[in-house]
Amino acid sequence: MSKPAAQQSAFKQLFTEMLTQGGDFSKVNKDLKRPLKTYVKESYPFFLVTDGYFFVQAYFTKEAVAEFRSKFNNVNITDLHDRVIVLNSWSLEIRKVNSAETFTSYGNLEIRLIVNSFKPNLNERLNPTRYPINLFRDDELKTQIQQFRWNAINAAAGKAKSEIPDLARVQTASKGKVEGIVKIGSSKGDDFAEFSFKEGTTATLSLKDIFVQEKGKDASPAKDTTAVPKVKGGAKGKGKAAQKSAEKKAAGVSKSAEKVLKYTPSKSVAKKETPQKGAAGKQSAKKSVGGKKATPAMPSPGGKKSIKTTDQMSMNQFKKYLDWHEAKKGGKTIGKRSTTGKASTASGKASKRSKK
Amino acid sequence: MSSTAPAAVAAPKKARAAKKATPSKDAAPKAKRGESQRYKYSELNKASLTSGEAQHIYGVIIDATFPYKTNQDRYICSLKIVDPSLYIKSQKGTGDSSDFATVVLYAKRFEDLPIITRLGDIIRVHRATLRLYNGQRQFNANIFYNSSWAVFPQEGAGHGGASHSGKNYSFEKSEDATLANIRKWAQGYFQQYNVVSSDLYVPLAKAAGQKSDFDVVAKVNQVFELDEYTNELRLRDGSGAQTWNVLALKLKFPNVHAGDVVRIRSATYDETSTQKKVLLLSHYSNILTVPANSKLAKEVKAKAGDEKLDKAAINGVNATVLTEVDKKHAGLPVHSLLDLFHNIETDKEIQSKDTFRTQFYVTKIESADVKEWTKSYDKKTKKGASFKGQKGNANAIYQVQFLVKDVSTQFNSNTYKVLLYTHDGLGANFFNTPADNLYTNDKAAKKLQEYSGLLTKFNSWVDAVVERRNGFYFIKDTKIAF
DNA sequence: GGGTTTTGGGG
Repeated sequence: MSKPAAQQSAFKQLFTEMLTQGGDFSKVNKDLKRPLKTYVKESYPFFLVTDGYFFVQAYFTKEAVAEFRSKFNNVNITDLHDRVIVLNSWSLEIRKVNSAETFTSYGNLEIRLIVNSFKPNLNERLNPTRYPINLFRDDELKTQIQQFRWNAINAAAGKAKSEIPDLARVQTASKGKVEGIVKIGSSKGDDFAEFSFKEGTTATLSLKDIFVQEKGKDASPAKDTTAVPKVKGGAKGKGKAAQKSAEKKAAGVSKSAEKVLKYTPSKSVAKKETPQKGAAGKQSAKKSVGGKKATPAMPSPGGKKSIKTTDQMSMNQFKKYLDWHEAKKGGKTIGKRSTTGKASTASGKASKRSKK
Repeated sequence: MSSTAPAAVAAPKKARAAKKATPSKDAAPKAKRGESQRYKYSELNKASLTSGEAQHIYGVIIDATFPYKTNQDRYICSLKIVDPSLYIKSQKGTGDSSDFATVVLYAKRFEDLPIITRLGDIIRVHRATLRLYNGQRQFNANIFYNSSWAVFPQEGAGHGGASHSGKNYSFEKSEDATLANIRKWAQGYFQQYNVVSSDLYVPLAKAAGQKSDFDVVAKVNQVFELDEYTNELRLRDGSGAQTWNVLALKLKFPNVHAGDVVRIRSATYDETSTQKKVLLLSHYSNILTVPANSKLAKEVKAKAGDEKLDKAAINGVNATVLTEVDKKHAGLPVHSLLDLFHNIETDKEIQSKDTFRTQFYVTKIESADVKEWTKSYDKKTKKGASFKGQKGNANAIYQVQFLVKDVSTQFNSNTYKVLLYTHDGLGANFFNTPADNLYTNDKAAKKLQEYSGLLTKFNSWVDAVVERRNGFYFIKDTKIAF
């Protein structure tokens, strides 16, 4: 009758299993925990990675950032948009959040992708995929989260004590009062909170802080998009433990299992040198060197608007500004940290994708 | 809630403080004093392709994107329009198909573009420039500069129901006839032609094979409230047995109703949905209602059919409504549990009513023992007695309590009592079997046991009419649909 | 222009 229908999206499969396993990452199938090769759809003010179908937010631990800084000193995390990164050590955890404020959540639950260790694949280009959409707006994932909530509510309701009003009672006038509100669970507030899963507590760096580290305090759109922390993500023992075990598991993996690629439709298996259509287009538009002077007409983004400060740029303009700025400087593939200012790369020639 | 003139075009959102409103430059062309007609409207197929002059047009809308953002300061709305001079093209072999002109409206703000909700509405554009684009006549209008638009509902007379860009809307006397004529033509056109020929959309049965986005024409069999922001539309077009799901934001598509035939401008097949069939929308996607009395709507409705409720399909994958409400309550407004149990404390409107339509799911049914769902009721003493150990079924009634919850109360820690007490006859047919001694009537007990199981499953929903009596809500005129 | 923003559940 019904076909197995394998899930093509690595994220959806992972997040779904996280839910069906009651929010316990240790119960998620080990085969799914290999390194993830992802495309960075956006790197600021939200760091969004995709698996070719969906985007989710990536949360970096300070260890992840520290390691990245030491190994890729010339690359800014917040400049990683449009690049490929490999998440070598990661885990998932569920957080109670306010979904009215966190768009990467649903039903006041967010499944976070915690990154403990990652690296950029600076010269890798992925083939075009469908336009990535928010996994938390997916019909089936929403349903899965509803089920997760339902399980908890159902359990609590089962334990709730309520009386069936007798037949005489319901025929007695009730001075305008409405009858029938039955509280379930023992939570203090009004919100239902009788969940059995253990909420994640892994501390991660806010992207804004990372941005400021890289660009300096007044670089411009230093927005703090950290999802209005209800409960500050304090580093707790449990979080560390989970983190460590995750690291251990991934430690021995040297063959860089390409989880995402496994799910890439055969026709569009990532080929290392094949430029992405869209990306190629963008590049050429930007690249078009007039061919006269050494540092000739590389049109500054923003065009006629003549932007002088970055203060009121839109994110889009800002991204272009950064790209253009880097290209003009030459060499640096991705923005260099403003603090550590040695723009090596002697050539000074108009940019090319630097080799890693 | 009245069903008078269908709101053809959603009223434009109130201008926000941010960007300056479009300069109102709809002051008519310098009309010579005494000249009665300042705008001359060109027929779509006769408008000049060479003059380069701005032209004014009227057209019947047969397709439109939702106004969408393309960059920091640009929004676009693209539409297809027809008129008596341009509506059909003969094709060898495949027969005739729709012909049309396209209109591309450019604006600085979302609010300056029209939101098209129905096929057949009329659009008027001032100061558009015509050119050939991909062999199509394309009218371009810079609303951010000096072009303007006005949209008139197909239903109705005069220009009273118009929505328009800018602040200097004008409507000349001579336009009464222009508008009336094109409306009349559209009326006949929609009744005699399909308007959107089959080359302009894809049958749902072929959706999975599409490589990129496509359009759909289908019947909305159900509008299910998935959450506070979202409706899940269930679509069928008769091309296959499947029912397709589309998530549609309530705010973006407030006028989609069950039974409607709609045209979806741009959807994609979702390869990642493995449990159910899903189509994805984009920010530029639009859902347009096809006039119910049109040839196309009638044909699609006839083909689509209804999906029958199948017990085996109550598996949690698709939210399923297990009940049906008596047709006499078709017009009864829906109220959430929040209204029924909380807002009623302060809302006079709700206080003044006692009968409501509402949807919920059941977290628990009491009594836990199905055999105790019925009692022998003594009218005099107003007491019910268990049938346990009793013979016969004297004065049997149902006395069942549902502890329920819904979308509006999904986050709180409450559950709400909704009663199925049939002592006064309310809800007597809910379970499709008369109240009886369930200690002796095994068949009925078994049936109720099955209902109990299905009602309390994840994603099982009850659509019911409830009446408030003495502060309690009682189910009535509702029954399980299988 | 048959399209891809952020307002990041109208855009």
